[in-house]
Amino acid sequence: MTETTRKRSDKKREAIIQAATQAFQEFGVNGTSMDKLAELAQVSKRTVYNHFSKKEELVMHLIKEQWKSALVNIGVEYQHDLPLNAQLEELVFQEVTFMCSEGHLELARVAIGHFFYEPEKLKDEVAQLKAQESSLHRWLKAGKADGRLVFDDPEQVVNEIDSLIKGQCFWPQLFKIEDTISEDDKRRITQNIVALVLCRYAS
Amino acid sequence: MTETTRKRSDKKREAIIQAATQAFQEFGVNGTSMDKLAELAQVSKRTVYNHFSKKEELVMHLIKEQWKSALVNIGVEYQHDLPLNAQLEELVFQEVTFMCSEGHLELARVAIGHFFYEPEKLKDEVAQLKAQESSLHRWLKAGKADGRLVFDDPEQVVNEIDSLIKGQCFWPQLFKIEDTISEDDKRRITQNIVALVLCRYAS
DNA sequence: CTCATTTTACACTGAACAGTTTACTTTTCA
DNA sequence: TGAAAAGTAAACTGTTCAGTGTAAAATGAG
Repeated sequence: MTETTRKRSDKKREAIIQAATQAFQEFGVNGTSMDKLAELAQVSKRTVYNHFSKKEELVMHLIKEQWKSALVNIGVEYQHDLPLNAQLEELVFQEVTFMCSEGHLELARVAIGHFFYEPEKLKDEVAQLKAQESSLHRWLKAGKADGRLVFDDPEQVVNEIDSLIKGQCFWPQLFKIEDTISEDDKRRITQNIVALVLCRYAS
Repeated sequence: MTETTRKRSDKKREAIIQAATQAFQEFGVNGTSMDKLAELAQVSKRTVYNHFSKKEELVMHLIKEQWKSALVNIGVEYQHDLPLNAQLEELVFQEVTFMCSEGHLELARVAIGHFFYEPEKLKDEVAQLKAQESSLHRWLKAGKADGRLVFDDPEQVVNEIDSLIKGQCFWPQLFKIEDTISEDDKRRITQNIVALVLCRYAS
């Protein structure tokens, strides 16, 4: 009995999550009432509350879910025998692709909409995001150790690269000031960033 | 009669604007009820409504007010006989200082809080902000015409510089992830940006 | 068919809040 | 002093919304 009943329950749950994801993106968390949400999910309001006892719980579930799934590791290990150019380009391109993906943008919109007036909580969550950025960090330090890159503070270089990526592939899209980026644009932006960085820091 | 009466009225109005500015920053527009606002301004709710017939009107007034006052022109004209380094540093430093000033951050917080779920309207307003960035644009084109800078698209270079500035002096502060930047940091960041850019684009 | 679980419909509570109305007070200045 | 202008306090309307309670209906397993 519990077997297929579970399945029905799970389907409803899935519908709720699905509708919430869409609605929160479109109208914002505060702009989406639980009644509206239930209607969009084709589910009774009471069922929503049976699955998530508070709105807050639903929001947090969504954010962490997406956060987790977004943590597909960006990984390029430093190679002594390959040109810096190609390696860094691959790494930056991965980051660019991730940053401007609709999935990540949607997550970010929900997160920002939710945390905008709760900076302390945001701070905590952002700390986890930082871990994901350390692949670039590792690569830079390896290049420095190998004598092919010259800089004082790797943190600063990461910041610069990160700023260049987000400034062109994340913030404008987040606020829908710019449209989605084409593959060609991604490539072009990546190449410019790599050229800029290596021109300065390659020995 | 109308002379001093105006003064009293203006004082109340000022108190409302003052309280609204603070409250909107701290709790957000939606997080600030008109009752709360009236209390904070030490003014009756009715007085608020005598000055601003709708909440929306108050919000728009605030944003445009601050927008206008923020439009202190950043201007450095290109000089043929001065080193690029010093000129660009001055220009970038001005932008950095503006970007991370509390005044600008507060404006941006209110604006983003208000426009986050109205991207179309945001787009319009942002267009006006772009005009202010053209001083850098002009400087770069002058440098190129003078043969001391080499690049294809000035727009792209502006984007890169802008990304570098905002990524380090605006976004982290906007979300209160990083504290206010010290004068030394501003100088250091400026110098790094200038070095990065000139290393690549100076002939 | 029957029993257990889950979903549904819907009415309800209680709070928050935008905006209004009214009756009253204070300030200013002529 | 007295009339005009501005402000105040507090109750009120109407709406939206989070969250609850409950009885009936749907679903599926044995």
